[in-house]
Amino acid sequence: MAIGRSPQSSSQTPDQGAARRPSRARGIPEATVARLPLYLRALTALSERSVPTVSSEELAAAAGVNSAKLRKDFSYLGSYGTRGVGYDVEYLVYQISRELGLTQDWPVVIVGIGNLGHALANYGGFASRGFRVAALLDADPNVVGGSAAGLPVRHMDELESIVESQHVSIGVITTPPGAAQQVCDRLVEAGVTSILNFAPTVLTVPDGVDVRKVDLSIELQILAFHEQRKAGEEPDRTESVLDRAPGPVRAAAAKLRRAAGGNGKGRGTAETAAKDQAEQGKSGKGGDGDLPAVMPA
Amino acid sequence: MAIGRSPQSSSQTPDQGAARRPSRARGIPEATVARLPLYLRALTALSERSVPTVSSEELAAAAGVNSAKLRKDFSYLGSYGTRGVGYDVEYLVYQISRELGLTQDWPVVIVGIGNLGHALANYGGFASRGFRVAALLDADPNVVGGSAAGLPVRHMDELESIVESQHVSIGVITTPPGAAQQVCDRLVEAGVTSILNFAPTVLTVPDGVDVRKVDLSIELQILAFHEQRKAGEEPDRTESVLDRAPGPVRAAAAKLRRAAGGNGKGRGTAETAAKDQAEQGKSGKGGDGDLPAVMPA
DNA sequence: TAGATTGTTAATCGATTAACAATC
DNA sequence: TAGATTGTTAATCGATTAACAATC
Repeated sequence: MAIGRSPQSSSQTPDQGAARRPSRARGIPEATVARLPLYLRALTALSERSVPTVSSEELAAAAGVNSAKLRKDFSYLGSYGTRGVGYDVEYLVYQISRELGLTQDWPVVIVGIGNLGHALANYGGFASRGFRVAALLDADPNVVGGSAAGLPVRHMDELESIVESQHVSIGVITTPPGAAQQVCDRLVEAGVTSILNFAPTVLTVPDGVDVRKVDLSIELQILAFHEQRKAGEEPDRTESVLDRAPGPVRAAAAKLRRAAGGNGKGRGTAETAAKDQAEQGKSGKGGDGDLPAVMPA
Repeated sequence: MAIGRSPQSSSQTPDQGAARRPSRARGIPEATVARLPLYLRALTALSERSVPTVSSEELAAAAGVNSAKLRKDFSYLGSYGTRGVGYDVEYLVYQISRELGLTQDWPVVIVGIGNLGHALANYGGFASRGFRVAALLDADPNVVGGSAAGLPVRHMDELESIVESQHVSIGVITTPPGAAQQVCDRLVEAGVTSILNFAPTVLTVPDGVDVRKVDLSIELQILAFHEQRKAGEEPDRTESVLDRAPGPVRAAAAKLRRAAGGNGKGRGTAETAAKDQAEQGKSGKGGDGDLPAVMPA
């Protein structure tokens, strides 16, 4: 049975869709896995303040989620709480860390050492979570030989030997999009089985390789969508009857529009502070902060 | 009716959970909104190659999603295809751009100009999507006066005047976590209603303000979870009968473990290349690349 | 007309949530 | 014991997907 190639095993980012791989590994839902890091961060903060126990209500508030959801999430891990009392902070930190695989050492290579590669190399949240930067790699001779976060930037030629000798199983791609697939192929060939992709490209990988994607521009676009809704009902609405006309007519209309000037970009609407409290249903995301800075300010 | 404060209006990141705000704005599901940028990117790439039409099957492959899902997603926007033919690329680019609000200009401020702030300022994907960096702000006198991406770094003191005079409604926070809430408060007070948060903190905002969160460390943790599963059934399993013992006993056991050495960190398991093809269900995420590089390599 | 492909339906699946019995 | 809080159930909701009638 040949190793099939499939576009993207997993995914991430914005809301980033929802249910992916069943993650039957002991049956923990993917949505729960994605929240474990949030709980862990909140718990670590409590631990540092020497708080001994915490209730689901308190912890849920700190992590920005609903307490029923938190209890349900924890129930997949086991019965780690005490009725009438709550959860032992240290114990839960340990259990979640173990579940996430953070009680072991994960050497990571970062490929593409531009600003973002630098930012990631300096990101304190890595080391504190069991991740260790095994190497920084770049193809540009002007970058190779330099350093970031105290580590030397090495040439792409060393990729295979580093991955193999250091047993690297996680690779981070921060190259331009044109280089990403090629870098990905080399990482996979060398033995990497998990990839965090910052390049705006869909990566194709063999079965058994996980890809997660972070796309900065997508996040902003999703914000823009909601922002647009706040500022009145689409004030720059350019729609015309043509938009509902039969295909060929519409297509011609679209071409006319484009020929007439870009993609209809207009001023306006950033009438900021549209303070209408859109009664959008809330729902938490995010975690509580104990991690080192993303980067020095 | 006072403006209530609620933790995080929206969210993002890992898989980042799933259904959030109903986004009843014309009834487009949040999961669909999150995929529109992916389709847009794939379509833009086709447009640049002057491809006139595309079928749902082709476009879905390029965007890394299932074609039924894509057609369902498009059905929320309207009937923009032609049966037996497919979709007109230019027309669809226009419609999705309009739906996302990208046919207007969105001035953005970036607060916290470290490596990540620099990376974002240089991120080409912004300008090409209707986003314009109105200002770069930092609190550090050593950073203020410098420049990034050809723009001067200005002092935090100017935040309010810039937001107001330039009608900025979107703010990006790339500060250390300790400063994030304070920066967020000032942005909101000045009139910003959408925030993209890179600091590992849960931000509290009033109703009507959207927050999306990108957490680099969370992505890696989710990868580690799956990576751990690949390398055999939890090889460094430290669990003992104590883990199922009653609360107080377990708590004591946890403390013993911690006292005995960190959080149980162990070597091993990065037995890389665990080439078992875990038969995980696939599901696409990510988009096709036409965006400028995340950063220069 | 015949072939192709959309748009929609309906079934399925997974995630969220309130509520409450179990139990500390 | 009384109060508190977990862990689980069951209902609800939203997202995914295959299948196919509509229609170009």
